[in-house]
Amino acid sequence: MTLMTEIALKAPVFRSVPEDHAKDLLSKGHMKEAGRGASIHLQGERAHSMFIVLDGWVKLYRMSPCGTEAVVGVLTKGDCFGEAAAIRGEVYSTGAEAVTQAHMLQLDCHDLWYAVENDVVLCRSMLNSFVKGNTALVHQLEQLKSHSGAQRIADFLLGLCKDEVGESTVVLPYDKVLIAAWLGMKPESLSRSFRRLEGCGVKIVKDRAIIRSVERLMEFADEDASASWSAKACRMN
Amino acid sequence: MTLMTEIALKAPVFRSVPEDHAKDLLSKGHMKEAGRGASIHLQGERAHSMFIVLDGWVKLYRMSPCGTEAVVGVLTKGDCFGEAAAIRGEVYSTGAEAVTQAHMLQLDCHDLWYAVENDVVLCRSMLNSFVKGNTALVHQLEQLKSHSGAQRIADFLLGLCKDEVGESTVVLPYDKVLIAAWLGMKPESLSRSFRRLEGCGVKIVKDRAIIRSVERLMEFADEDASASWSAKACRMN
DNA sequence: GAGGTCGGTTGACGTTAGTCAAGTACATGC
DNA sequence: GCATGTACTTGACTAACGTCAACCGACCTC
Repeated sequence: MTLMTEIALKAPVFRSVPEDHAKDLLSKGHMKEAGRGASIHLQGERAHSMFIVLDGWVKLYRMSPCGTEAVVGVLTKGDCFGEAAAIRGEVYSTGAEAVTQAHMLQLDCHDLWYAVENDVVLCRSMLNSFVKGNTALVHQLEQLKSHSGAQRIADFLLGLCKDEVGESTVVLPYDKVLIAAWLGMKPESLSRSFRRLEGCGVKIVKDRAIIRSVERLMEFADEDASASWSAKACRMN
Repeated sequence: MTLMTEIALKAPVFRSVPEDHAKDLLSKGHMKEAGRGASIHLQGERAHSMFIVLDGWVKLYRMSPCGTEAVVGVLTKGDCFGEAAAIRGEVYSTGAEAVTQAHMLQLDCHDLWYAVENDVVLCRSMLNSFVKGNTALVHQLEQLKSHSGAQRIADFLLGLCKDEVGESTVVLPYDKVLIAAWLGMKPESLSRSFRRLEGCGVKIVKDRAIIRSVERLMEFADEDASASWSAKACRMN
């Protein structure tokens, strides 16, 4: 067994699949490499494969007819993409592009079909994986609909320092242009919102975020969006 | 076979399932009725059932710790909810509430588990259904990230007049407060955005939208968000 | 080392959307 | 009848965010 199937085996998509089932499928896959900025598949292209990211970062985006790009996913090791389209033999509903040098395991959709049709366990496991993806998307929607830019950044940072408490320093995993796009804002707004977070004890130094108090940041991320001014007023007293 | 299983059989979740497979499962379900404003299940509650809407309208929402509500789904006849949580035996990640008098077919999660574990075809069909749900969520994300409020309304209206061309009158399916929440804005903003759409030949009269030209509206919905002023400037010449 | 690009920040300014408050229309209940 | 409540609209004001432009520093190529 190669190193790449080793990594792919641990991917969440196969979480509830016995190892030997998954191995059969993965052994049919092949390695794909993409340099920074390289397109992996286009939006609207007929789906031929699904992919499992082995290392590096990949972004999923939607291109509007007018040419604006909306980033709808930023993936890394263990994440899976293209399955939705591949499994139904449709066109990819998003484009995929490597944002750093990246390696992927590429699985032909025919192999995927065969496996899903003949293996309930695998099918269930993929179902689970979709449920998770769904939940993540709903979380995104909630963030966009009821939180300010600064709050979305706070949520993003909190996601990076999983379960930590008190003081914490996290490394921004990719560049700020992409972070901005992922959070649904412009780089300029991101920059300014970072500034606003300084009021919550967050300092950005190069590609690191130094968080004085995780608890305080959580409080800010969840507080009523229109409460920021009153919190400010409060602090003045 | 009752009328309710008749309707439920046609639900997209069972689209690719032979009728007799689905009937077995559906026969175990029971009817649930909910009055306007009634809660169907709470966010965070342990999942016990999945639901298929038979008639009426149901909204799915996420409640933030601070109390703001984000509507993440508005469902009607044939739509399915609670499956994600029910299938994994988790807690509901959203709340569900009837926005009009509504009837649902309620399926116990144990019956669902049994069916999914033992029926690849059903499992695949649910997989397909999740893929669709995923695509819809991605579409929502794209709208929120790269389109203005007025454009999202345009997209919403276009969804109501499926495939029509030229002039079209559509009925707003639920009240404007909910439309606003669904599109991620406040009722006041919705009201004003409707006004802006008058410039695109859309007139709102009570609960009806009269669209002079579907094509023109599509153009507006897709155009670069920052192009609205130049379009305006253009019209002035 | 000169020139170029790219990522990032900052300032000035305009647009969009949220807030607060008032007011209308249309239900429902007493 | 009148009161109450809810859906919706409008106006005035404010906050949030996008746009445009200038600018800096890092890194590249020639």
